[in-house]
Amino acid sequence: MLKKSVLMPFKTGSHNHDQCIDLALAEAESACRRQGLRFTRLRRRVLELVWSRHIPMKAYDILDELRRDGRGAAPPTVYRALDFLLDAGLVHRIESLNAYVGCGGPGKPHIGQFLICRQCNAVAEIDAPAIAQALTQDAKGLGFRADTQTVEIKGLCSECSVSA
Amino acid sequence: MLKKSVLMPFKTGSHNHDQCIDLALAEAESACRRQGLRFTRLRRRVLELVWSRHIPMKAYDILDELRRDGRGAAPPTVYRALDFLLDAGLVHRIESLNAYVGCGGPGKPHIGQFLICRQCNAVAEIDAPAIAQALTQDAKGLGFRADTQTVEIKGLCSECSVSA
DNA sequence: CACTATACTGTTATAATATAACGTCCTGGG
DNA sequence: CCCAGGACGTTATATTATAACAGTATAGTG
Repeated sequence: MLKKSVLMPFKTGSHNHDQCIDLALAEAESACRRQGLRFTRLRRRVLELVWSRHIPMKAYDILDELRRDGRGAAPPTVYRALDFLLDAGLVHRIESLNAYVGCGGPGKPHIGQFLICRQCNAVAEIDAPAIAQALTQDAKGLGFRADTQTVEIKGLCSECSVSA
Repeated sequence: MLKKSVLMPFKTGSHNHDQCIDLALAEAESACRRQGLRFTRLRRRVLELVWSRHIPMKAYDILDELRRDGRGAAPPTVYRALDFLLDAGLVHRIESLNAYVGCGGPGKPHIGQFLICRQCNAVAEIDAPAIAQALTQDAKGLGFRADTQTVEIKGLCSECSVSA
């Protein structure tokens, strides 16, 4: 079995989160430059909001924040920015929550798997290529040509396991 | 690697679909009897509609059909029936589509994985315990206690692969 | 520098998905 | 029969997402 890597560990405890955000924004900046994409003020701000905590953010929560910024903002404002960030590989959508998280490994192509804590909502992103390949292979056995995978696991993170 | 089983194969071609539905309803009937659950007229009808084709059905499409039946029906009517069927293990929700499919193996406890054709929307359900276990195990390595998994794979089924 | 094509954003309206809250009715167990 | 709980009807509303079109900014070109 190939080793899995952890693209984004749980970060429920205290850590220098400003640093997380700064790093994510800097990586996004350079990823966009490399790909010739326009990392505008709005997109940057939306990404910053997605990264504001290590939990999935809802589109309308982001919208509320934008409005608090004093910016004229309506649903399309945030959905368009999110679509851009998704296409650019800078955020992931959590289908089972209708919410968005920052990508733990922008630039490095990967098929992420997500662990989501029911209690505190914290999310971790792992990259287990062996699992992704096994799924693709099983699908192939049925004549199915897989192109994308959604893998989301719910449960309790270690911190919440203790207190539960 | 453990062998995967196919709980519900693709059925895009012609087959005796009435038989599919009858079987599903009969299995549901007996599963409910075994568990002391009430398989009412409404719940039976909703399950029949979920099974009406081998593609995921949307809640509001089911609602439209119920209304066509002449029944007084509003969103809670269908969502309550779907919640019952989900709890009873008779249908699955496809998170990435906000839609519902009949369960291919009611009674047998399993963690399903879904293959969804982008072209024709057909769905297959497989049960690959090795994959489910590998995910649970990887999660455990991060101190995460997994309880549910959402695994949905999009791509092209064999029929659509040919014509694409 | 002006021009223009294109991408980005603002704005209004509306579609699609889902739940809250409360009342009535039905059904099974005492 | 009675009644307790579950199932269903009904109205209203919350949540999530997109369509359509107008105005603005920006990069590339001449």
